Amino acid sequence: MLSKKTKYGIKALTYLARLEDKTPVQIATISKSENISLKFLESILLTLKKNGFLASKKGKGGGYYLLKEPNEIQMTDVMRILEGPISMIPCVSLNFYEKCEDCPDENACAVHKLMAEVRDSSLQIFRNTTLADLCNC
Amino acid sequence: MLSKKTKYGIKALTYLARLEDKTPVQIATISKSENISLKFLESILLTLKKNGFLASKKGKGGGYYLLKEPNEIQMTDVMRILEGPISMIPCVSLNFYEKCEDCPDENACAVHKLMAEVRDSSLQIFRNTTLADLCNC
DNA sequence: TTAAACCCTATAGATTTAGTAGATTAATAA
DNA sequence: TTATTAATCTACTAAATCTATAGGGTTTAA
Repeated sequence: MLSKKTKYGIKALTYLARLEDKTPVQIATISKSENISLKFLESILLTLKKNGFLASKKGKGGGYYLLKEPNEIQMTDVMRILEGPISMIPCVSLNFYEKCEDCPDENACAVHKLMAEVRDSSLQIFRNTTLADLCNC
Repeated sequence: MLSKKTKYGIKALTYLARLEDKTPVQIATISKSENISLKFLESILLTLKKNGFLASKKGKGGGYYLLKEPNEIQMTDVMRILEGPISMIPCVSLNFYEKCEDCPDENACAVHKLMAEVRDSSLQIFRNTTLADLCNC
């Protein structure tokens, strides 16, 4: 299951990407527009900021704004930061690899084989989709 | 993330599918061979039985055995029963559809669009993969 | 009598999804 | 310059749910 964190994060990013100008937008504005719990959104935007997607301005007239161009933001990166591994199982993960304790031989493992295929196809979609692609719905 | 339930379920199914004859296999045998907690495996095999993949024989000399041929067991069915929806989000699920409360228009939703693509590609893999395909690793 | 599946319940731990309270920073009005 | 206000930031807490087992008793068949 996709976490609400990721869902809300993507929604917030597309909200910002759809705007004409790049003046800061308050958390509360996005929160109301997208029906997202304000404090939860706050923490999500913070992690997006820490990972270089967004920047913020404090104080009166402050808010968040996109740092990169929408077509430069790949979904692989967004997913990995908000959701974690693309793979459904650590033993096929490229960025978060971990060996299964119970599995003596990965090459003989049916689950490994199946999940590697799923990872490949998901990865291809996330790589070929940018924030810009998601904006024109 | 793939649950251990699904992982163990698939491993147990492949274990049975790889056998020459169809004599019942005890839970404990599979449990030891695949390093799966016995009681957990018990409940997994039970749900696989209730859903028509396995049959069991009680008492001495009893155990579990495959009901269908491995090439008749699609991964879509196994995944839906053990893991639940193929989709990462209910609003794109074919079998477990649910509307998002926060989302006024699915067609304008970036998350919906992205996750629909992911579902399609995953579904294609699970449909085209049977238990027989996973056995020859 | 024994060995196996079956059934029911409980539970520790992790994760998710927030909520609460206050600190910090910056623009603006007095 | 000072006070006020509006915004982000930080830290702690908490409820709810899910996961992965463990335990113990029941039923069935060789």
